[in-house]
Amino acid sequence: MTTCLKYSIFCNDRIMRNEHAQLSPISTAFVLHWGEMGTRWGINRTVAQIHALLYLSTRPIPADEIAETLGVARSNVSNSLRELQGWGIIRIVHVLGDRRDHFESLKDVWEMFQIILDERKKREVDPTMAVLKRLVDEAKSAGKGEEHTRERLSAMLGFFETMTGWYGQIRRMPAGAVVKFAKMGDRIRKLISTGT
Amino acid sequence: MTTCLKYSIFCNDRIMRNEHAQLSPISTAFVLHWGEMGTRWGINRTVAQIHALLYLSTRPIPADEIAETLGVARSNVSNSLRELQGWGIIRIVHVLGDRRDHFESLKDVWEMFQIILDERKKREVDPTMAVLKRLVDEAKSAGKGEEHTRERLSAMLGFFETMTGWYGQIRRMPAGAVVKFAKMGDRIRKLISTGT
DNA sequence: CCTATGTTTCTGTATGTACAGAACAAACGG
DNA sequence: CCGTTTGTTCTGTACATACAGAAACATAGG
Repeated sequence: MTTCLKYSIFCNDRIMRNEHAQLSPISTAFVLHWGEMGTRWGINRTVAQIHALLYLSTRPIPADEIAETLGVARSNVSNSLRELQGWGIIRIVHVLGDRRDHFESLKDVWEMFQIILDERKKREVDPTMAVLKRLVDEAKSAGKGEEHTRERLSAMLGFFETMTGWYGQIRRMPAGAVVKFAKMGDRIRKLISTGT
Repeated sequence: MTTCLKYSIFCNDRIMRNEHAQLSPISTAFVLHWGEMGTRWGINRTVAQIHALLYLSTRPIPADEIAETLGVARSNVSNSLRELQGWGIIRIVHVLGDRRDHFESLKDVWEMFQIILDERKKREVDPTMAVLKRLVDEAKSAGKGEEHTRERLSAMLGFFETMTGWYGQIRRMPAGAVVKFAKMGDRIRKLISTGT
């Protein structure tokens, strides 16, 4: 596998391409599933696939290789990488003797999901709470005609406030503590049923 | 406002329509925002809007009135209502002297979100975990070539297992306990740092 | 059994987004 | 500097899905 081949005109040949960027069946299965999963949670399929690929990779990968491996356009990869960098779960690294940007994913699952949750909170939950606050205020001013609306929106707002407050508690715990906590449900329940 | 008007040819007139199905500005704002929010989390806009509408409503609403109010096709409403019933967060009720099905939403926010989380877990997280389990097994069989892949997938699976186990603990708590818990983060942290 | 009323299913259209490919820009090496 | 490699932006197309409207279907009353 020589470098000259890699950039030769034969790169367009599928067989040649596969020689350079083949995924194992297991990795392929994960990449595809992760892509599907992404779409169901409002994340672009290619973005999720790239993330999966980098997560499984033993080494940083340059953009063109990602494009080859996943069989998508180079431009698509470029945009998706920017998106992932925006989320903060992948980053650029450089490899000696290679001008190209290489990309690697965070490897710590807990850290990764914490970042994702933080981001989604910031982008979606916080604005929702802001809207709810505003509407509750407006409903108060509007008086009796909006009394019921105010009550419903307050309930919703209260829910979000509790949930985000709670999430705030958890995300300040060290990662190990969360795991511990998950294993001692009964004692927690007891504490709560007696405590203030 | 007579019944004959409601089903008269004037129903097509926007002014007439509004007379029957007008939302307050506050309610409108919430319905629209909820619709946007839905799309970001992989839920159809109309579905989310209908849910918002029913959540704010003081009374059960028939499908055709929903269609009027939101300005969408009757068929669209029909499909969206089926979807929402599939989720289990709205139900059909009947009103005396009216043959039509009326729909009402769950009003308890906690119950509502618990149902939504349960459903999404069942539909998306559980299948993901099944896939991960299978792939981890396959990677074990595959031996050394897939050692790294196995390790990554195991980490991911472990994360999901902890999270779902944890969610299982929480969702068995009475609703009030969760709120309580959110307010006593420090004591919980202490417990965890000393406990088993 | 026919009609009025209501609901679901079917079919084509529209809309938004993802995506490929090309054009462009910048960085680098010779 | 000039050609080549690498990365980004732009433009049109394709695709998936949402949606409207119509037709078909169901049901209850008369």
